[in-house]
Amino acid sequence: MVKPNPQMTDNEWAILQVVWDSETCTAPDVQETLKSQKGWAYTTVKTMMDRMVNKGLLKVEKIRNLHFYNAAITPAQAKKGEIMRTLKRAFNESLTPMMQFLIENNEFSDADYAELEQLIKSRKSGKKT
Amino acid sequence: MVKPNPQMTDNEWAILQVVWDSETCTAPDVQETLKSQKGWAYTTVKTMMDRMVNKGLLKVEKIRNLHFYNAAITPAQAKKGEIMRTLKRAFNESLTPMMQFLIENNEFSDADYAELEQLIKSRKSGKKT
DNA sequence: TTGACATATCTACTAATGTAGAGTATATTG
DNA sequence: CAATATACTCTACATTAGTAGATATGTCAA
Repeated sequence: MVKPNPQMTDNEWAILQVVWDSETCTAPDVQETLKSQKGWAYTTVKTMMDRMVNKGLLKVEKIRNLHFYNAAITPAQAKKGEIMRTLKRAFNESLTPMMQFLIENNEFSDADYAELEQLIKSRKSGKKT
Repeated sequence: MVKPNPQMTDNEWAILQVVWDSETCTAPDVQETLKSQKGWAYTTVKTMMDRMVNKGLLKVEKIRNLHFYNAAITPAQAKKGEIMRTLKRAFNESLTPMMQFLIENNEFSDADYAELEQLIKSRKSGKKT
């Protein structure tokens, strides 16, 4: 499995994150939200958001002179895209090699393992096909 | 764990892959190797490789008029960097949420699970701390 | 030594991304 | 309505990545 690949930048991720959090928001909203974290000027945010509309990452709806933005992709799609890129680049497109790498390089802590085993145990339930 | 982050492009990955495969190679070598796959002109490859030297992805050594390149990062570092990016962007910087996402979205096939369980079982051996 | 060939240097142009000022339109409110 | 605040539009400049032609230079064989 694993498919999508909207290929985006760190900044686009930051903006999408805000938009997902407050579905339907304006550029000023986003700028305000990210002000302390990013310190971007309003026009910077607006420019990026408009470019993201072109790239199909956001959708915009104009009401009077206001522009309301919504995410055009779901968080799940975006996450999948990220994982997909990593798999494609570094792990021959499949999950097992990545898991192997993580385990062999001791990236999982004991706590991680505990949770992982838990997760594996409680799967199956939602299996389709 | 998980740390490095050499942030690179798909093309840089492609080149690194070749360099890893034949440690110490020249730009013409790389161009030749990727010819069918990428169809890049020699100068394109050379330009990219030189830029990669600046970015600290490759190292170069001049002998007479020849330039020999070597990877400046290991495959493991690069892989870690990829995973790190994904975690940082989409999973709050930690592995468990990513695992959860993968499991909940049925990204693992039954075969993957089998291997995964196998891998988990055979770990412990190399655990440190 | 002189080509022919291999390799490297320089320069350049496009697209995308990062960043934002200046100016304009619109809305709000005294 | 006039002032003020708000939001949007246009334009622009820097950097990086993608791509490569033209040119120079080093090397080796005849």
